[in-house]
Amino acid sequence: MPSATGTPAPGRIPTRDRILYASAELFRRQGYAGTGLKQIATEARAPFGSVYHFFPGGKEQLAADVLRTGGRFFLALYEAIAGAAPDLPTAVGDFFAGAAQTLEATDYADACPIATVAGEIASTHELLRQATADVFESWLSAVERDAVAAGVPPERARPLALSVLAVLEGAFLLSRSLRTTEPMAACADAAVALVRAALTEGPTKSEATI
Amino acid sequence: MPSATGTPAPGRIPTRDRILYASAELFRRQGYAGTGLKQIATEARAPFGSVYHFFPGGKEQLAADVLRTGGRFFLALYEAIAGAAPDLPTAVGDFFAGAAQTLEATDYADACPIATVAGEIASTHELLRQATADVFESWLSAVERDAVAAGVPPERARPLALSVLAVLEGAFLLSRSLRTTEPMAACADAAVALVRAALTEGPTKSEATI
DNA sequence: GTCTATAGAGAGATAGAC
DNA sequence: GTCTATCTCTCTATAGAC
Repeated sequence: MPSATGTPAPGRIPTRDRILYASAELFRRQGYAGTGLKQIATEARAPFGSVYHFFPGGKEQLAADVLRTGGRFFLALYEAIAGAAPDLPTAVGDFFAGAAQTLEATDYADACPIATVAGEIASTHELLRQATADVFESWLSAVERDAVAAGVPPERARPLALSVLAVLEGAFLLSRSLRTTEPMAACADAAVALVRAALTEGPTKSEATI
Repeated sequence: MPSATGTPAPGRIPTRDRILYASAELFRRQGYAGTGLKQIATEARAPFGSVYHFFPGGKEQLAADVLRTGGRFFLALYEAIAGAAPDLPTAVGDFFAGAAQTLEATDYADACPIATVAGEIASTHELLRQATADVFESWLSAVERDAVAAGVPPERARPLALSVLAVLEGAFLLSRSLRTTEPMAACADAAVALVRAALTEGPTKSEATI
């Protein structure tokens, strides 16, 4: 997960990537409308013109790329945690624990990479809404796949994935608003309980490893 | 719940209330930064100057009033549904069902009255962040109170309230992004299951009525 | 209280020198 | 590819006539 220390200095990382990184950080903290392209260029230590050089489609194209990039990053983070965990409940619990740590470490700024923008543009920017939907679906597929592999009945896997992701998103929002990890902690237990319930109600395989 | 038909015409409703109502509708759909005061005045059929007449503190004060008003409205909605339901699981299920209906009826525009703004301003506008925190706490208190009354062990009531609210908020976000009520339906079942689990693990009273 | 006009700042976007 | 200057538009906020 990205730290709160800011965007790397130029020279080491290509300009386009610095712009993407700075945009990701600003968009998820301040939202889409609340973040200006000039602020992005400044934060990325890039000349303003480079934004339109690398993203000719302007702010909307930049945001779409940011959403999909952030989505892949978060998915990889989940895969890494799930791959290291002995079973699905542990994986889910570990992911929530990591989320709580990141929230505290970034003063409740870095939560879900796409949620803030997703809520803001869902009814106004169809292109961006579609980007957030694609990202959410990619996450849901991963969890659903792991749930089935862990023994959750296939027809229960998607509702479970939807519920676990929803709890996570809600926990992010509440934790940021209340400025406590209390919601994240309570929701971690709830998410694990939901997974366990889905596993015990109909596990077909004995291998509890994902 | 407000319909999608728009703000009432002037003459019947005081200007200040029309501004509040129009602001609530626009803020929760487009966010705080994405909504302009001119758009609000137009939508409220009020002269632009009236916005500053009734809200001398400008956009931020207006938004704070909108958040608290919307919070009271949503709380009253919950109280009404909970009061009419025979028990807590039914109340929670009914509330989620109503949320799904409203989402469909408003083309996935009207969800939580404060969530969109809450995510956007949590790290940038402390006054508004505090307003959203107060509103969330008022909702949590209500659910916690009903949970204890229904027989949930007191120490488990707040985690339960946090989890149920988080599932609801996450379901709102996912449903708006995916443009389906599928997340809301799956989360309704999950929320009811969480309530049931909390009730069966330690009910002290036999009266399952809230 | 209602309404209009406008100031001043900042936005997104573009042109063009280097 | 980098960087600056600037265009046009919209925003919040204010002043002041009525």
